[in-house]
Amino acid sequence: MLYNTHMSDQALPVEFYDRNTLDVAHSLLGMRLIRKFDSIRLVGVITETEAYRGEEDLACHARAGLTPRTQVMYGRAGHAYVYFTYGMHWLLNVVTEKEGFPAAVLIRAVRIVEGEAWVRERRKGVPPRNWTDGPAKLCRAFDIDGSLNGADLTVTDNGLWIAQGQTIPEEFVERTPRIGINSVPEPWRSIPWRFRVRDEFMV
DNA sequence: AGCACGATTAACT
DNA sequence: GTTAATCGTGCTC
Repeated sequence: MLYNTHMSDQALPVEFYDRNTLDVAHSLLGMRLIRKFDSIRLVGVITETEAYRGEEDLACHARAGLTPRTQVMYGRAGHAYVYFTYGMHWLLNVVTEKEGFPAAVLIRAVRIVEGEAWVRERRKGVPPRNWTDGPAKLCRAFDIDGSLNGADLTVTDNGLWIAQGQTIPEEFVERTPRIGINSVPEPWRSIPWRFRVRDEFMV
């Protein structure tokens, strides 16, 4: 995958996230997830996302309505929804759409383009190919946990944000049903709300 | 208070 | 292909 090192590191504005969740999930492909803490700087190009949209979507946590856990999803677009699952994993989402409407995009995979040395240490023993190819793996690699739940990703102050990246040609974008929701009723189980950059594009 | 289960992962056969 | 790990959340009693 081509990588231009002269792109702006400015955080994407709230207008980017305050749109239909499917559009946000699609256009996040190719954007750069940036993490900064101490003297560490990590950058990963987003290669896989999923949309979770509204209380009607029975795969979305907001199916339970407004609860302590889901309240961030009801909040302002561009904030992080980070939650804990399976007793051991953190997952990163970005809140989308109008305040009051619960929706978010799950960041499922990135490709590391800066900070490889630090990630290699953090993911010691794991082949580079598998460093950040899953939603919990990338949180581990980027040191993302519940302390970032609710953080504003439209500013750089919190050490986690998303910046401009490259456009992925449409022929290299794959759409499939979402992963890991096998007990969810149709049509939600099979609706193609997962977006992925095809392997052929990743050179 | 108790319970079933999960937007996953690594380590198996 | 299968399964254990491990605990917060939301639901039922």
